[in-house]
Amino acid sequence: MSENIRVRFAPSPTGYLHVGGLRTALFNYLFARKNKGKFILRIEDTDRSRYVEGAVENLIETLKWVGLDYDEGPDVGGEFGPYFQSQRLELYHKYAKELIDKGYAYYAFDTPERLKQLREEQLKKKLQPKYDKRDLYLSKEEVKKKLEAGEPYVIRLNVPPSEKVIVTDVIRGTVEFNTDIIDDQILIKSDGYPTYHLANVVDDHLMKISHVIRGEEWLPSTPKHVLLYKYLGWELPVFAHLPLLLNPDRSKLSKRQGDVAVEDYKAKGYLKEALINFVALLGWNAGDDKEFYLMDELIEKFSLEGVNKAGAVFNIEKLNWLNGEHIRFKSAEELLPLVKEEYEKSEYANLNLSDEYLLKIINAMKERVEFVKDFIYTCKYFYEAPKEYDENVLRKRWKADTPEHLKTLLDEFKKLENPAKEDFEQTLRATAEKLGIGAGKLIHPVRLAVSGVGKGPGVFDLLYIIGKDEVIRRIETALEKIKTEEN
RNA sequence: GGCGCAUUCGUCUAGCGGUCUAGGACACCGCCCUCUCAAGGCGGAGAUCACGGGUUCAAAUCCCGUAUGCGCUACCA
Repeated sequence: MSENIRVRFAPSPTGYLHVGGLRTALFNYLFARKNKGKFILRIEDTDRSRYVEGAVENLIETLKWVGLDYDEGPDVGGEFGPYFQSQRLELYHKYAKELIDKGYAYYAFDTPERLKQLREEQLKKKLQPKYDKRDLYLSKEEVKKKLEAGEPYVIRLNVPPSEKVIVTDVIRGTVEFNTDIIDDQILIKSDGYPTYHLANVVDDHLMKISHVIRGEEWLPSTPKHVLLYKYLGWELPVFAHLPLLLNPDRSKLSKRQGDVAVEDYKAKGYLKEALINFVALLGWNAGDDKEFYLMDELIEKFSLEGVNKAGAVFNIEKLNWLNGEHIRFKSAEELLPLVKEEYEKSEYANLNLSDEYLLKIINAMKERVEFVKDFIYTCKYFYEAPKEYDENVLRKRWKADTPEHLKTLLDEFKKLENPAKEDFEQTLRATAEKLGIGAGKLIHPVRLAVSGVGKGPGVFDLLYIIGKDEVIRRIETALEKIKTEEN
């Protein structure tokens, strides 16, 4: 492996960062960090019709959010800039011209109509649709005349017939293509912008990219790139084509079948750690059974050799599990800012709850949540008194003698002063003993009365967190409400 | 249609010629723990390694073919 490892993530600013893009970016990032190389962000904005306002900012923001910091890029600069392809137009024209001079490319003046017609005819004859090289045979004078007349033109690659092009890929080995099936690819469009193929090759060379790590959808066009490198007299980078991310029905991951934008996952409450962890495991494995990874460990373990060849279905269930795992891995203090953010967006924001209170909730709920949001919506009883009582639990746990038992307990609770968790427990157990009943006969009704539901943290934690006064209030209202409902 | 890539439990995967009567994880089921729900622990079910031929003393692992899936086939990336 060469000493100067330089890789790049080169998205088009067409909207948001796709999870497939995230995976590609991540693998580039991991490879760079692992090998002490450079990770570069380059914006491939050569299709003006697909350009979306604000997409670049959005891309950068989400990349920052997940922690994929790049060494060179549009907003951080670098010695190989500019990092927007739209600002590098002269460069592409320079090399396109060089190719023309060498006979590897040529001007073409076809109208879109002719091209369309040509295609249809070829399709009808069941031929491979490709340009017929009509304008390759224009004389220099004719070309000059048309150019001077201001006729719209494109520049096409002059692909030679019946040659073999070998693509060497670290993940897939050697792939052979015959040039007969390769079209005379347009290099420069009639609007003066380059196509991906030219821009990509020129920039990768100029930016000294050592490894091209990108999605598998690029494999079929790699022979064109190889030709370009050859004609320009440039050294080939190492290619690595990553397996695709798939929908559950095994088609290429797309919207329609679930969320596809990284920002959607962020909005849904996924931790960046979980997303990174999950996406890293889609098509890569260290060769062992480890599944829980932090970024540093990924960097340490990553290698292109560990990348799979087959596409991977994006399995949301596993992401969910990993999200829970990462929540559990974090301390309550680390979780606090995340929970606060959710809390402040919630209907309970005006409660002015203290950090201490939130911390208690976090500790009580950490083992039972999958999302940060769950710290609020899965345990609303920490924020408000129950509005209703779960009927199934009611039926199962609220017996005829329950109100009486609860009243006794209530009296005991009222005597408590500044009770700790242990005080609640002691009191409840002692009361149960006094009444000659199992502690469960009190525990379950108390939980129901205080939380309205039959699940959650241990009751004594619950009571302690909610606090004596509120506990008493809630038990009293439960006694009232449930009695009246029974009658 | 053409070209290319891929194919191990439902899903993500381990496996790189003998240790595989194929291992782990998610999801599912059961048990334990227990005041509930989780978490955790233990166990279960789940893959004739797509199929068919070879090569070899020996193949999930190498080769060929078939099937299926997917990708590409644009003045999109």
